[in-house]
Amino acid sequence: MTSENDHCECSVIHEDVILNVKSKFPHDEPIIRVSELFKILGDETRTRIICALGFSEMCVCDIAALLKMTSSAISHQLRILRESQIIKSRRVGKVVYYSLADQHIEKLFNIAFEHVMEEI
Amino acid sequence: MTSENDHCECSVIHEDVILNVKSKFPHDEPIIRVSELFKILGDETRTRIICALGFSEMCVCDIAALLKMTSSAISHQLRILRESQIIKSRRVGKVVYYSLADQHIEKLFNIAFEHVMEEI
DNA sequence: TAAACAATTGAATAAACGCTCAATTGATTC
DNA sequence: GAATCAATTGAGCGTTTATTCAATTGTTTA
Repeated sequence: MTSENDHCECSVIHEDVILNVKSKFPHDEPIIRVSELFKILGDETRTRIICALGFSEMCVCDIAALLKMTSSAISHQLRILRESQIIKSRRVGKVVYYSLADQHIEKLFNIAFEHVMEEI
Repeated sequence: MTSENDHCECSVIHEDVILNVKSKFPHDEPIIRVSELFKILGDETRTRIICALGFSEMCVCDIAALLKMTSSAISHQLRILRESQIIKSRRVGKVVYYSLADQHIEKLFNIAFEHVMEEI
């Protein structure tokens, strides 16, 4: 029993394929970061927030009114997006304005929208 | 009380901004599909599977051995990816080979990897 | 300095999710 | 046709997570 099938009850069928893919495979860190990025984008409320901020800088109340949700719920999601550096904020008096941190996310969204539009 | 703040305890601060964004905002269906797509990509195991299939067509046992997981766990994830039409399968005897369904997902992944690499 | 209000935070709850385990299906081969 | 093996499936379990609710912070203004 080799280390390859410690966790797999099957006999390895194509060892050459496995070795080939293993030699090209990314390290854990980028894999984990990419899946975490997608996980953060993979929520309806956060998707809507990012969409909205793609059109205009907005404060918490505006987003809450637009999405017909409480500002508490929105604020919780904004924190997650801010900590992932997907959005940034600036405070003017009592009001905090949010906007997209950079263009990468918009590019990602555009391709994702193209993809799902083809299916419709 | 207007329909806009039924669910928001704040008074609307920038009605012009809300109306502007609302006029450009996507319908529910594409939003839901995009967030579902990202949700599916946002899991470490599924990210690894997609990565692997980007390099080579592989059977369930091969993927299980590569990722050091049970073929049951892999099969469950493959079903989710197959139902989302992210991957496709072909059977040869007892063995089922999986591969990426199209290039969209790879493009999405490349941009995502670029994005996370900049942060490192 | 007290009231008002936008925003944030923490705890609690209910729903969603990934893996395990056991059983089953589908296909080959002896 | 019985045994074997890759793959699939369903139930169960523990974990994660999005929202709600109540309390608090930070800033303005009366």
